[in-house]
Amino acid sequence: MKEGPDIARIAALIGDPARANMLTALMAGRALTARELADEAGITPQTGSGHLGKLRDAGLIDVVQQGRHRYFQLASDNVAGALEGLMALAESRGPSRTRPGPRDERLRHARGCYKHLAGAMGVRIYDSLRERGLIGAAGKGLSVTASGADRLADSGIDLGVALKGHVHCRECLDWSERRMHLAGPLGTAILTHVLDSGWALREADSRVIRFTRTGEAAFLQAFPLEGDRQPVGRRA
Amino acid sequence: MKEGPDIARIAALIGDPARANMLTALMAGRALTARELADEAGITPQTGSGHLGKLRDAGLIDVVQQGRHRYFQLASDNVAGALEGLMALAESRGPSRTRPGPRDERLRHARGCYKHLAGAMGVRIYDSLRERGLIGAAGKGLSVTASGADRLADSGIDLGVALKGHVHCRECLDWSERRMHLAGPLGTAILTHVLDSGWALREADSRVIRFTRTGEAAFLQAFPLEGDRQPVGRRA
DNA sequence: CGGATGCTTCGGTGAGGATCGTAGCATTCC
DNA sequence: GGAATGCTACGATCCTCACCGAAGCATCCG
Repeated sequence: MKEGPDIARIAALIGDPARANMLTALMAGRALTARELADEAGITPQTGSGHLGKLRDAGLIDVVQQGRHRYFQLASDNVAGALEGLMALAESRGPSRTRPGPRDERLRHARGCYKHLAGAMGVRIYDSLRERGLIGAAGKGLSVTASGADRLADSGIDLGVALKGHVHCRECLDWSERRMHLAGPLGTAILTHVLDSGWALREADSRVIRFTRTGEAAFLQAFPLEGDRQPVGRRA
Repeated sequence: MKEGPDIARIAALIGDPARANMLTALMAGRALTARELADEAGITPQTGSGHLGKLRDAGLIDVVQQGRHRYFQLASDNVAGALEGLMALAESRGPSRTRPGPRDERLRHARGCYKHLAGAMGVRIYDSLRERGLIGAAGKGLSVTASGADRLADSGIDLGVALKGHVHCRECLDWSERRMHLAGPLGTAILTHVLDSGWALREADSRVIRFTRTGEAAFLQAFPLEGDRQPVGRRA
């Protein structure tokens, strides 16, 4: 009867409110210290330390010691994926405690999800690349196609690391869009490019990623969609 | 600090081993009685009833009263999606308690995920439809394209219900393939077609969906991929 | 070298919840 | 109608685990 992986252990770990708040905070993609995470969860550092230890033992988060600080971050895309899946479910059940406000709108538009981009803009990347055939199914997993590698490199995206492994891209369910967005090495590379180009920047203490006016225009042009009314980019 | 939906409540619900086993059993797509689910979880019917009540209150499962039996099933694709996300994570952490055996191999090949098909064959559907442009991004969500509706109808797939809503398809992270497979009304319609055509049948007490020899051939031809070596179907 | 900061370990307390036995209600079978 | 089956409600027990205070180690600063 016991088929499939041990889901209960992981879910129980995420099921504690304090730990859930910590993990949610880490979804922004930045590494945070033990104290910051404890504050985020509304508990004392002692209690927080215990929680972080359990999360680390389970392999959900990674630790980087730096001087007297210890920085924590999510361990992988899989963790982010599972959290987004739970968010999608929780969002659909009951209107939740937080009614949608202006802050919420911005979260839905663009936010960090571990190391890649999520929200409407994140989904757009995935759709655009897929629609234009720059990424496609290749054996087990999604990969950048030959023409895709050229086009992306032309756009100034550093594919060096992204093309190392066998699987260049992962998919990750987006809780606000209920659609897929791009994760994996390529997703990381693109978010890096977006930030480095000054198209957008991370907001402090939030998952919100704020696009500048010109940055958003450049982004929309770099990742065009068939459905775009105004012909910003040529179609594939 | 409290941004995003209440993830902890849901995760805590899934976090109990008994409830996790119940939900895992329901992932096969069939509706089960209270007793069957209690047996699956290894607890008494009384305890099981309590668990089922909580899952129902939270909106994770639906109940259908039929005579003196009460049949339970997953409430929506969102639930299946969240569970698969957790499975993908649990699978990647630690080799899990169950080492991959022959049964496991068959699970990875084709299995039920709520009302749609998962595993290698499930992913293939998604990739094939996407590659051939039969489904595509349309506003918020994935929709069947005009040509897609024709081609699918020609294949004998009943699109009646699937085309009712605004969003015809959903995506769902596949824990074994680490890729996306097709969920939503279209996913349901396709699995129905696969079973009705006799291409495959559900195994008892398992999520495994077993393809017949001829059924699998027909399936592969109905959902061709660019990467197919032997030209089973014409390419789009 | 003190003193301060960041984090962890240990012990004790308390609450939430999983479990089952008993009992009660609805449905089906004989 | 009476007995058996399927499920749920209630009450008591027990145990896990989150929580914090106190103490112990590391690191950085002056």
